Amino acid sequence: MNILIVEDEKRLASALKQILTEQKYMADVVYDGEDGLEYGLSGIYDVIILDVMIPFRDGFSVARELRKNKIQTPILMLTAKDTVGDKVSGLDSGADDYMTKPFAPEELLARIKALTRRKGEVILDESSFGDFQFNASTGMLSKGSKSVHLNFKEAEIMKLLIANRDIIISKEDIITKVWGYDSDAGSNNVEAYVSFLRRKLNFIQSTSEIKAIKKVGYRLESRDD
Amino acid sequence: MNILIVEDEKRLASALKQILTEQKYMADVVYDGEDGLEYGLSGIYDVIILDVMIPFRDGFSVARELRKNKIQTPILMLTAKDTVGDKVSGLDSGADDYMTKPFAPEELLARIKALTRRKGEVILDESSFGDFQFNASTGMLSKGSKSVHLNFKEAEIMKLLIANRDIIISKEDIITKVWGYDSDAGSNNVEAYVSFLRRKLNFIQSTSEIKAIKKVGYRLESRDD
DNA sequence: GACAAGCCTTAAAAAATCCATAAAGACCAA
DNA sequence: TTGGTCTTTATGGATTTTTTAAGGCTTGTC
Repeated sequence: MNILIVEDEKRLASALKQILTEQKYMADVVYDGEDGLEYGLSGIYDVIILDVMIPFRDGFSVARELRKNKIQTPILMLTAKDTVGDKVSGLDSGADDYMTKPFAPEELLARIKALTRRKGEVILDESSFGDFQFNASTGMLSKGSKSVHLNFKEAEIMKLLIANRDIIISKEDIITKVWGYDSDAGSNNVEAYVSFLRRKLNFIQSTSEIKAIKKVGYRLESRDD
Repeated sequence: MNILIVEDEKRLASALKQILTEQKYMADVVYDGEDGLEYGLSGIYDVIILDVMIPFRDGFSVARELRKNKIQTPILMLTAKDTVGDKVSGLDSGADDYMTKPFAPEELLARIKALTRRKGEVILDESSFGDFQFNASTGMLSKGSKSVHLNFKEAEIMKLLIANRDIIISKEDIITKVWGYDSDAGSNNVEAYVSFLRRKLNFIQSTSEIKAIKKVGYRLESRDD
């Protein structure tokens, strides 16, 4: 899966690239609209992430030009928080989806997944670990007849823990993935949420546990050693 | 079911095609009036979606010419919002229905369904969920002897909720499907309608409820736990 | 044992989200 | 135009989520 990133803010661009390559996407980065258009016209990409405010040629223009040239690659448009009107212009100019900065990596990945999902394909976001199940789309954590609802951030963290199964995930990772690349959440935020999750795992009487590894991070473990 | 789309705005044309193919319709697209006429004359289509403002030969003319050649295929005419007078000309020229741009996908599908419904054919767009029934064609929501009428938007939202049964549907989704892809309706609009629906569900004494999942969306649930 | 560092839990404050309702506006038919 | 219905917008309050902060616990070191 090839993704083109058109973003002039170096810091954000490289963060994006990192998020994507971590998920095994191939990502190319260009820093202005002219290059974005040229690369996009090649037609080799599966998704184009396109910032609106970029040098030489803005994102709307790039999108329009691509569509004019019959390039149907899904476009995910990035814009600053407050420019709500951009949404309309964005979709009008041919973008398929639209995301305001700043955003959490998880959201980015979800949107890319949605854009590349074939129509009609049904996805069940149900996973199980150890002795419990977690349904990511409803946020329900359950074991047997017991179940609890996880709120948004709890669910995000649980997803990460399950996705990373028996490997250790650092607090830093959790922060950047759940709170976003430029959030100012600290390690205590993660600790608090881990605590909430433990209480809920406990409530459903799961024997699995979120283990802390000092100075390294957390790991979800099932107790069948 | 074969549908012909005659629309020169590439983006809209492909959006239309996508909406239709998602519903298992076969859709062909042509980009001007000449082609539209030629394809339409083949008589193989069950519906023709015809934009008024298209190159070479406008929609009215295409419609008239088709009718002159005894082609009875139902025609759904598309025109821009403000040209209200077109409605008359459209129906005069032989169109069967008429829709202003922009429109919500749900509306398009409803109109096509209406056009392809054979006269006298009785359709029961009746669905039930939990302890109540909803008749999508009359907009009647009922349980036992109690019933209320749902107005257009209430009905659209109810349809979505029922169609999505126990899965969560996001406000964004509801907005794009009910208000249209470039509307500027906000989450408050959805909230207001959900509130209306709850009141009506309550009025007919249904025990089903529309549950909100914070930061995620809504889900219709029947209370039989 | 005393200390420090990192982690845990909890309560409470702050913020975000959702709710119901009212009021204003738009639309349509008579 | 007027009255009625449908839709949008605004508001304050209720609820839930998220953040913050403080003190306690555990582990490792001296």
